[in-house]
Amino acid sequence: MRPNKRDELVRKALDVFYRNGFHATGMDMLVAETGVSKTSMYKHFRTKEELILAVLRLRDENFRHWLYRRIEELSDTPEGQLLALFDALSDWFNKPEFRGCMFIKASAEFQEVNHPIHAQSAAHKQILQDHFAKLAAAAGADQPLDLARQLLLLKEGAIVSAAMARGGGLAGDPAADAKEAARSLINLHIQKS
Amino acid sequence: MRPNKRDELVRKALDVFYRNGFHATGMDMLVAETGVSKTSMYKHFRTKEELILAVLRLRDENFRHWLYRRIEELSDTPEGQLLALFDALSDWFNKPEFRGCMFIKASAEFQEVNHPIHAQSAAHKQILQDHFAKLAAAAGADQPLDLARQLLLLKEGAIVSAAMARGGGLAGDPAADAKEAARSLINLHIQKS
DNA sequence: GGCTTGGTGTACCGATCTGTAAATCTTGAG
DNA sequence: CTCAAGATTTACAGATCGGTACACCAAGCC
Repeated sequence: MRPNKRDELVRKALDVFYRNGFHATGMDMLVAETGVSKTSMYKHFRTKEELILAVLRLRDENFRHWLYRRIEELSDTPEGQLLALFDALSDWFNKPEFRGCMFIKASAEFQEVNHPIHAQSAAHKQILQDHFAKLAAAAGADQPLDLARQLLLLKEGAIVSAAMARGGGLAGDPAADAKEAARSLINLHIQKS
Repeated sequence: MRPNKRDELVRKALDVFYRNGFHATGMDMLVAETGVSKTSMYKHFRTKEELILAVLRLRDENFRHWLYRRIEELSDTPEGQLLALFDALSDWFNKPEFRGCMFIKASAEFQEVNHPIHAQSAAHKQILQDHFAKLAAAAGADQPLDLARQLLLLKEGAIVSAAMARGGGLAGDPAADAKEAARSLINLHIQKS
């Protein structure tokens, strides 16, 4: 039961859950995909819910760190980074494995507000909001929190639209649309010197 | 097998699916909630998927007609109606039975692009986009389709955020935030005479 | 009455669900 | 080597999954 074994199980389970959904993925499928046996799986995770929570923790880390690094690569000013969020989203949407936001899907499948999976998904969004509020403040926005919330609405909307239009649906490019809207909102909220 | 019986089954199934999710709701639960027997259920709907598609058709009708009527109640100008979209959303979010957007959840649980349920969910969003593009054109927007897409990004984002923050989460009021952003975008896209 | 016809309910199918008991294998200490 | 301790496997339990075979029953026609 060395800890890296557990981490490896979480990594592989993340892929399967992300592709297949949570309720639609049985422990048997996870066991088959990870190569480990069912009893071992249940030694590492007492229940399926515990495994899902571990997967969401890993996803939160991976996604936030990827996003933060990406927007810092794309711009070195707070204002530019706020806008670069939507370029990062565009990169993500164009990856072949893109299947929407894992936290939106998790909270959609576990809707009860008090359910740990729902709560953990909401926490991820809260952390992102705090981060972008800080960026907005550093960029000199008059109402940093309002701007951050508006930009995150655009982000969630773009993710949902991109996931639905996957495979070249009729709609346009959600990341580009969101970036255009974001540019307008940022210009309105940030006084230029 | 009179047709109103089928409609009644669809209505009741809609409630259960909306509260419980699609994969998490078994036919046994639907049979128990509707009072009808399993064989009768399968006489009306050959498979669970067919029932879900019927539910989504009803939801599309109900939701769009409710939304269109509501924004026409709230304003009698195209521009005002575009903004009233977010007041209508606010009404919806504050209903106790609000559980997010059924089509977002359906497409999240049935992710394959070619899956009928996914396709039908995407079609609903497309119809809404067309409707709001017409409103934007009537309001004199310079790029009606771009404005409609941006507003719908805000709408999807607000729905997802409201569903996650249900029960008074930490975040603010998604409908109000979206309305504020929408007002800015509308003003930028519509030249005042 | 007899008899068909079509909707209904009971009881069930094989598959799959989450989770577990007991047997087996691996490994490190002496 | 022996042997204990922990990790892993096989095999399975009880429930539930989507879906169905078949008996039943009421209504209309004769």
